[in-house]
Order: sequence, then structure tokens, then C-alpha cells
Amino acid sequence: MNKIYNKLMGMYGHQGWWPVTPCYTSDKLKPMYGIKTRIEKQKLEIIIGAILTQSTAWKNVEKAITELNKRNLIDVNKILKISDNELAQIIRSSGYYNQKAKKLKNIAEFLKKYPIKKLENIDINEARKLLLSVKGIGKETADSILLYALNKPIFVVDAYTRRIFSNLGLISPNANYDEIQALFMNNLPNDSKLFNEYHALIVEHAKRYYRKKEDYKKCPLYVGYFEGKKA
DNA sequence: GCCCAGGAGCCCG
DNA sequence: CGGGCTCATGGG
Repeated sequence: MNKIYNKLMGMYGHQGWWPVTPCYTSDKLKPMYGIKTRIEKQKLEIIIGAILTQSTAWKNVEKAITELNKRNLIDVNKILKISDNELAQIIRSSGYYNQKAKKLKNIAEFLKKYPIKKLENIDINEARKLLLSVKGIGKETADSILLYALNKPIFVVDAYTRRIFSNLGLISPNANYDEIQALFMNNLPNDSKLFNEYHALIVEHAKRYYRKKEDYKKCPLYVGYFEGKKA
């Protein structure tokens, strides 16, 4: 696991996830990257983005987030105030917009009860359980929120992770979420910074080699892996 | 026109 | 517990 991480890092370098809209506060431009300097609104934007990107290309999500920002809707109370239908139209570009509008309402309601500041200070397992209780938030979205918005050390598993590592023969093609997550977390140091970069690198790598099945065999990791085995 | 995106819920065996 | 279906826009 560590070897592959180092190889990906060598190929693509620091990814600096999660991509967040820069934000002006007291005439100072907050940096786009660097989780420690993020302000509350940017953390909320990450949570919203994590929901909007479910089975959706990030490019379409960016447009929706831009529309939300234009209307100052990266705000729990405002999300609760706007009608489902209006919200759905604003996030239209992200697809599944009716479902996602409801999901945003659900998370906003949840955040009234458990504000981001509170979530940051509770135990990671407890926070995960709470997030999973929200309708529309499954394991991957919950873990993305924990890692990228709350800076908690947890490994995010997605379809790309399964594709790459089953192609390499390191997991079974139908391994479930928990198995895959355990494989990474049991073989890597418990470091949110590492988990952050690793997942981002997996996505970057998969976009290049794992969109079409016929490209899987061109994956440099695959080639390297089997060459290394031979040698 | 066809395929698939940084999934999740629900229903069904 | 796992497979199949639905949700929907936009880019290649």
C-alpha cells in the first residue's frame, strides 16, 4: 500500500484536496488549499460538494457550487429556508437534482443539531455513526466529510479504489467497502494527511487509466507490479 | 446516439 | 447480504 502511494505521489505530486472556492474574510483571501486554514463556510462547501458529487463528474458539481455561492447559499439556515424545488433548480447541473436537494436539506437540518465545530470535537466513530444516520449519506460520503471537512483520519473508498486495486490483484473485485477500507487502514499509518493525499491520487490516477476497461492494462502500476514480480 | 461520472436507497430473493 | 433498479445532467 505504501509503495503504491509513493509511486502515485511520484507520478502526480501533491493534490491538495478537497478543491474549495477561495473565500474573502476581513479583506484577506483565504487559501484554496490547506485544511488547517479553512473557515467554516469552506468546510460546509466541502460537505455540500461531497453530496453533490455522488456518481457525478466533479465538473458538473463545480457549476452547481458556483451557483450556490452566487446566491450565498453555502449557509445552513439559507438552505433550510429555500424551497426544495428552487434548490433543485440551482443545483441542476450536478444531476439527480431532486434527490440531492433533499439530501442537502437533510444535512442542513443535521448540522443545526450537530454544527461542524461540535462534530470536530467528538469521537470519529461517533461522528461517523451520526453522519450515516442522515438519509442520503452513505459510507463514502460520510468518510469524505470526516476526512476532508473535519480532518479526521479515515480512508475514503470509492469505485476507482476498487477498480485499481482489484486490477492489481490486491483485492477481490467484489470486496465490500469495509474490507477495502480495512486493508488500507491496517497497512498505513493513521494519518489524515496521508489518507487525504492517497485518495486524491487514486482519483487522479483512475481518471487517466480506469475510465475504459481496455485501458486497465495500460496502467503503469499494473505494468510495474507484474514486471516487479517477474524480476 | 451511447457511455459514464469522486453513490445511495429501496425492494426483492 | 447482494444484485438490480432509479435518480439526471453534461462531456467525451
